[in-house]
Amino acid sequence: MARKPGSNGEETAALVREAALELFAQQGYAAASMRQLAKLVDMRPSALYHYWPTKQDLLVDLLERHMTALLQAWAERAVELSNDPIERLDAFSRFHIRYHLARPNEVFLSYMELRNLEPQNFARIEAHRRHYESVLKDILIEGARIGAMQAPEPHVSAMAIIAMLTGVNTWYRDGGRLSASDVEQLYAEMAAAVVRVGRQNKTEAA
Amino acid sequence: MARKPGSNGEETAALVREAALELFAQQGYAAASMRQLAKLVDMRPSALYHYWPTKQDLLVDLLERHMTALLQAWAERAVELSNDPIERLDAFSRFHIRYHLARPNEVFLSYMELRNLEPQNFARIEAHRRHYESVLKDILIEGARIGAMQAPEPHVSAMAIIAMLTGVNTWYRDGGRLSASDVEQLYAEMAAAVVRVGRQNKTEAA
Amino acid sequence: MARKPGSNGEETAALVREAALELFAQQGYAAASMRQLAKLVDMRPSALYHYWPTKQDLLVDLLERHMTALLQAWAERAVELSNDPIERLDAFSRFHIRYHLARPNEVFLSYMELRNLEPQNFARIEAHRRHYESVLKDILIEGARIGAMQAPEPHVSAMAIIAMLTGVNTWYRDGGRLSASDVEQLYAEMAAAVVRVGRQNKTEAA
Amino acid sequence: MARKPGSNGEETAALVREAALELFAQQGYAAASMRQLAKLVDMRPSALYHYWPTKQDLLVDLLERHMTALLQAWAERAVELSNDPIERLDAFSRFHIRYHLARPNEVFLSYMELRNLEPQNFARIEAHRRHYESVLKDILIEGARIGAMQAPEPHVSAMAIIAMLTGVNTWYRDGGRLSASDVEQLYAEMAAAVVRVGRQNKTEAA
DNA sequence: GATGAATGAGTCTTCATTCAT
DNA sequence: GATGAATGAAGACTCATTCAT
Repeated sequence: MARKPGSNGEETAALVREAALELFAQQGYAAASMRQLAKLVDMRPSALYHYWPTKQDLLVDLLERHMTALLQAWAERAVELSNDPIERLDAFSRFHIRYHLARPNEVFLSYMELRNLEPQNFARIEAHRRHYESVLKDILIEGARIGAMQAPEPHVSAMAIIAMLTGVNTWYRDGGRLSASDVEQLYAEMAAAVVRVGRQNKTEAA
Repeated sequence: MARKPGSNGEETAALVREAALELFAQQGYAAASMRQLAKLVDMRPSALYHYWPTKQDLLVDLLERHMTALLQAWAERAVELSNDPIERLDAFSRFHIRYHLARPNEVFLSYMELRNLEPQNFARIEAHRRHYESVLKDILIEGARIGAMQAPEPHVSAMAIIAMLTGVNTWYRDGGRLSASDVEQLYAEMAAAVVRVGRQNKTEAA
Repeated sequence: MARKPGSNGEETAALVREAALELFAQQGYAAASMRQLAKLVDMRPSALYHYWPTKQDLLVDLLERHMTALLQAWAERAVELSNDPIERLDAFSRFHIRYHLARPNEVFLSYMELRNLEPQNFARIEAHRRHYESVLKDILIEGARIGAMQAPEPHVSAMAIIAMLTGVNTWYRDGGRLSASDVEQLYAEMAAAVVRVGRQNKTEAA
Repeated sequence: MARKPGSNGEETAALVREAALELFAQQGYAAASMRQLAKLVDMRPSALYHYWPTKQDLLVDLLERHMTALLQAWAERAVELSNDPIERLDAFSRFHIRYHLARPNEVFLSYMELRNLEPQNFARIEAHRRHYESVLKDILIEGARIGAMQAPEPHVSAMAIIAMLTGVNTWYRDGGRLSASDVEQLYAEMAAAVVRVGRQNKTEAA
């Protein structure tokens, strides 16, 4: 009982978050238990409740942080880009692949555990996701507007491209024949192809 | 106690399967309980165990049936087709979209609940899935061989296209602005575009 | 697991109710646990939930049964009585003392655990209690009307008499110097005295 | 960490006691938690342990203070009284009603939470209670001795009168039709009636 | 085929309490 | 005096499952 010497709240919370990401991604939020999680970080289950009042709050914390960081990371990347939608699409695809390959657990959770959120929590996370989708959609709209892309239904194209890109995590494993940057290149080309952007641009933008 | 008047094994099982698909899709396999399921079909939980020895067996039954039916349905469609990979890709895309839009629960389960399968069960379902993926992959390989498609990494392209097509279920809802066949058309075009097939073929194949 | 040979639902429930009365009366509803209760009746805690969906439902069951039985018992006694309020008051006092002394646990719960009831459950039990109080109040009103009793505030007198009578359970123990029927006699006289009924009637009515 | 500016031990303790009385009276000692209590006084739970080593000690503190104050208050009132048992009974009844109506929480706890006391603590509080009961009992014995009261079993009469008087708290609420002093008058008359003291004395003593 | 009674392991969560800071 | 971090035991309740009937 009582405080562990040298213990510090924020460090402990970060450790737990990391472990929870892994655990929830592997077993699913519903199937994972607070006991298992506590064991992973060598705490007692009750100690977890110092940091998050409920299991759901922990999940929300993970998802909220992921979505915020994702949007923030894109915002930082976006400022470096011109207004050319072809360049932006290429950058978006590569960014998405890279970000996803680096954070498979976060991504997995974000796509799989939405149904386990209570309505108000769902709404918050969903809003972030729509925001992210609109980034791509706006690129496609602009691309179509200036005649550089074919996207008769930009929303559909955006959803299709995002699904395609996100799918990389279902099969890619480090150490295989293809490197992460090979994969990035391939997906960036396919994404461009979906909206009928010719291939020459890819290599420059890489 | 004793048999319900008018009850029939296979009919009851089919009813339960339908309810289980819905329930597992909505709440997730881990979060759904046999009690909830029993209540949905107005039975007592213990009665379910006459049909499936465990909850997991029920899940496996659902997934196995879905995958078998999917492969069977494709097999039936495929015999009508020529060997032209462009025609086959178009047919595959349309088939996939149609099949998915008609069976959102089955599809959802097939992609979401694999991690909840015990290893041997996982292996069986996974084998079906790879078989299905290889259908598309073989089309792309042939398309590339005869120079009609660009798929430097056919496996990657196949995974990308399947992810893209399957993604339709995350956003499509009946009664929206786009009809199911509009969507089918759009996705078939995008799938072709991924491997740089020009657009003329689409309309004929529709 | 599974059914115990020869087990029967209603018998088991009755056993549990008995044990719960004892346990809740001794420790208080809030302080008593379902584990303790299960141990008392040699069941596993989960089995209790076959009979009552929650701990609160068990409490309500106990209180509801007690109040219903109390009112029923009085109704049966009342039919034997004349309309004379003096006779009725005497009968009521004796009935109350006897009933309370015979069921100390039920009575204790009924007076102590009302605050632990959720509002709707409280309302139901409270209605019974008011009904019972009104029995006495009506006697006093009639007694005052015909000039046989002094009860300027019949409600207050009724509450006072009931509190007085019910208090017997706080000190009476079997086997002491006074028998239950001594106590009944004493309390009946005191109750009569509260509304200034002279003593002569007591002995006859005993 | 460290002391809050302007904080003062005894003041804080008094605040906590007040909140604990309210909380324990409303929810019951067993059902109330140190966390709830801490929140009520805007402290952290651990801070409470500076004042009372355990939750039980806090309860004992409350009960002990109440009983001591009650006995002390009666002692102060008693010195003003003659030896006339009729006057003393009237004064006792009025004192009891007044004291109870003014401190419903304390009174409630004193009657309800005795069972939650550990044996030695129970013994201490119980001793006070018996002392208080003996005050009334002694009055009745004296009254019977000089022929001014009828109390064949003074202990029983004392218990009955105390139960009757204490019951006022179960129904009386400020702001109703009857004022506190109406109620005091009514109860003083009923208490006298229990031991067959005639009515004339009441008004003088008011 | 189906049910009601039961189990044992487990769920999330709260509890009173402790002690380094 | 007070806090934040932690504990271990226990809380009510649910789970998949079993088996006598």
